[in-house]
Amino acid sequence: MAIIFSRKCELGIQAVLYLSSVEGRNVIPSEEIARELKIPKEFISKILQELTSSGIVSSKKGKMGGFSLAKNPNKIHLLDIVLAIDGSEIFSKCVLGFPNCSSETPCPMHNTWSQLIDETFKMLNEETIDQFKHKTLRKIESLK
Amino acid sequence: MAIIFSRKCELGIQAVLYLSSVEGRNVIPSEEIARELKIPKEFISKILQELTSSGIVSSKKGKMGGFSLAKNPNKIHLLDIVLAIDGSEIFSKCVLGFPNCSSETPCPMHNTWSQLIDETFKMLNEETIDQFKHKTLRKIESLK
DNA sequence: TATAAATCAGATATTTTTGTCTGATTAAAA
DNA sequence: TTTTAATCAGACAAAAATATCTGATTTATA
Ligand code: SF4
Ligand code: SF4
Repeated sequence: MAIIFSRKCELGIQAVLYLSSVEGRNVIPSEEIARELKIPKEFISKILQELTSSGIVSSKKGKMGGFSLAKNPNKIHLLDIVLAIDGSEIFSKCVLGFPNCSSETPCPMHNTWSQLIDETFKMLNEETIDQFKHKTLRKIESLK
Repeated sequence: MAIIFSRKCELGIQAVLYLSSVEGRNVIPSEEIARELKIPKEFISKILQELTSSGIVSSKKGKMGGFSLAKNPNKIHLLDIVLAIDGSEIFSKCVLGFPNCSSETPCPMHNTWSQLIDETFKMLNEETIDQFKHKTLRKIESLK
């Protein structure tokens, strides 16, 4: 179903982008995130809990509680979210699923694929979520 | 678990590569493919059945039966196998899982991602499996 | 023609991923 | 201090993907 990120990771990125796109507010309740992104509240809470424990998001309990970014958006890379949720496997595993990969016996697709995944890595590692604010807002607007 | 292709697709590609790498033999029983690739016989049969019905592989029933390529290996593109098993979704879906994609409201990752997936498509569409023979043989050797 | 060795089809089982529920805890505000 | 609105933690449920099994069918060959 999902292309390259797990569904949890897709939604985690969406939620973090949402958090980065709302300005001048302390914390955002998961209910609002769920409503805006059109996904179940319970699921996005679960995912944001994971991101909280890995230090990307911070949470405030109790009434008037909710989630917010744990750091400045220009310090949060897309890669951080991917690693926190899906781990680093996609960057090292064989695209054809062969076991015991070694570069001495590269499988047929190795060269092209490793180049592509390297570029993906670079992009995720360079882009910070503050660069996305404007586009995120338009995207969320279009969901309505 | 799998990166971008489903496990079935990974194994389908492996099996087709194996078929292309054995020379001068009519048909290969699934038992041999399973043994060489170290995967369950029943699973690879199932997958090869799918590839048979989509015309990439052909099968011969009965004693001395087995599977073989349905066409000349220089006519079989990696893309054929991917489309037959996983379909074309990966080439069109949003990498962040947003619904109702439209290029008027591209999501933040769109530009970079669409470039990468285009390159992947091109590669899968250009490379034919006969180009892989030598490397495939070495890879299979290394599994032993 | 009988036997053996293979695919084929479809049902079933297992595992993983995705999603939901429940109850405890926390904290703001009445 | 009580009520209310939120996260949190972990169990649970459902769905999808992956894998296995069983029996029917097919075909080569003795
Ligand atoms: S060399 Fe081949 S088997 Fe190893 S990681 Fe690369 S693509 Fe996979
Ligand atoms: S524009 Fe955004 S939402 Fe649409 S396909 Fe591209 S990445 Fe996905």
